[in-house]
Amino acid sequence: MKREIRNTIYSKVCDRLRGKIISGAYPPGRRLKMVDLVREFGISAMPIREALQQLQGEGLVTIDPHRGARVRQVDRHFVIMVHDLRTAIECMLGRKACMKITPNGIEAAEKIQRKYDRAVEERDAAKMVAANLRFHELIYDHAGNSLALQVLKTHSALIRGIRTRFGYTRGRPEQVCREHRRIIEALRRRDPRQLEKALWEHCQNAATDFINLFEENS
Amino acid sequence: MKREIRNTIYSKVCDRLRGKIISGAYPPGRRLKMVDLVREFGISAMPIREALQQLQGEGLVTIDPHRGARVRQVDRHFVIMVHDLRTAIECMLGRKACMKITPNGIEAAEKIQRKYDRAVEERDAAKMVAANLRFHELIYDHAGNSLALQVLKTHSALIRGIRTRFGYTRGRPEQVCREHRRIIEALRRRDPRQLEKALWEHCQNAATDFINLFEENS
DNA sequence: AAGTGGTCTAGACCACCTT
DNA sequence: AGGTGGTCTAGACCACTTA
Repeated sequence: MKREIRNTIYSKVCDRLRGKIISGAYPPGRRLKMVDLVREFGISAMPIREALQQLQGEGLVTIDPHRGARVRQVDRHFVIMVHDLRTAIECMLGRKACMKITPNGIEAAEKIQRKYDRAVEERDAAKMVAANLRFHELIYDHAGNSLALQVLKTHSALIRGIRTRFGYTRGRPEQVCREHRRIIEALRRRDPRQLEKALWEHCQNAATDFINLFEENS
Repeated sequence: MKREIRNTIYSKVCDRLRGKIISGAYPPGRRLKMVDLVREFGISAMPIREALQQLQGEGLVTIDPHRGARVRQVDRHFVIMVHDLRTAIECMLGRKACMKITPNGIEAAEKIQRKYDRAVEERDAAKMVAANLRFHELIYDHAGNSLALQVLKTHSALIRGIRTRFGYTRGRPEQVCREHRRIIEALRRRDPRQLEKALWEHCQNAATDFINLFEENS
């Protein structure tokens, strides 16, 4: 058997499963049976169990004892819960980041936003989602709260995966550009209140947009 | 060996380890070696690994591949991160709960608060922490966001365990009573803004108090 | 009452740190 | 190079669901 140096097998399985879940190859609600996974990966059951446990911790998978694992089911209520959680955390991180972010950081945010602009012109939804992710993470990185940032990432992954597949509703990308510019403006002025307001509305609009998209495609 | 019906072994191990970590029997930073745990529980390694993975997902334990597990290290920075995360989530949950909580729910909150009052009179820190937990959870249960509630619980457990052991600084319990009454008052008026403000200050004061306590005892 | 499929054990294996 | 200690495999085991 091929020997992998460095990493453990279960972390590789974890990465591959995570990728398949987020990409939609394993869609929400899909059963993840040991037998199938054992065959697919050509390894024994235990490292797969480890990986599933890990993914359960990340919120991507649910495990019922003695009954097996599934990709987390995504329904309207779950979507709302995630967005409300995200809104709360993003506003807090934004407020913290506002006073700490460097001029270089703000510059970098603008640069990413220009990438988003280009993605909108090219109507490339996947590229928009990627640029959007980097835009927000860049700002929140300056908040100095790696714990909250991790919670945010963890509980956004599934939603972001679906977003990549579904894209945006009509006119939403242009609206996102305006909202991002408002966020940058607030950062420039070092105005936490204005930033929090801009982020709050940005999150609310994202939620509304996503729910519409989700209902259409269900 | 005694056969346990219903639950799995790893979930039992998980519960016992969680209890030991929160109670301080296994203090922050303590190594959790497989060999020791295997002997302690009288079972093989795999279910223990499962339990540790689970606890890592709950934030109580950190695992380095090929290097083993430890009880999560708690330092000043971590304490601040947790409190900022809690503040963000609690304020959001409070706002949501405000419009949904039933008169019976508000009644129940008052009842729990009277238990807190009694605990203060008796100077029973453990009882205060327990009543405080129930007070907040009762309110947030009405927010209809089980996801955010779970994140909140998860990332409060370690801190709450330490709080149970350290108690409060002088005068803080009486202050908590006043702050809780303000929260109940806002619920009665169905005033989300006032409630959010009361919760925000309550969380901030709790953070300050805890950090002082933490520095004293370090 | 049988089948399915998750769970546990024992021991081999090997990555990482110390000598 | 040796030791420590986490990781993986194979197969038995048994909880839970079908009929």
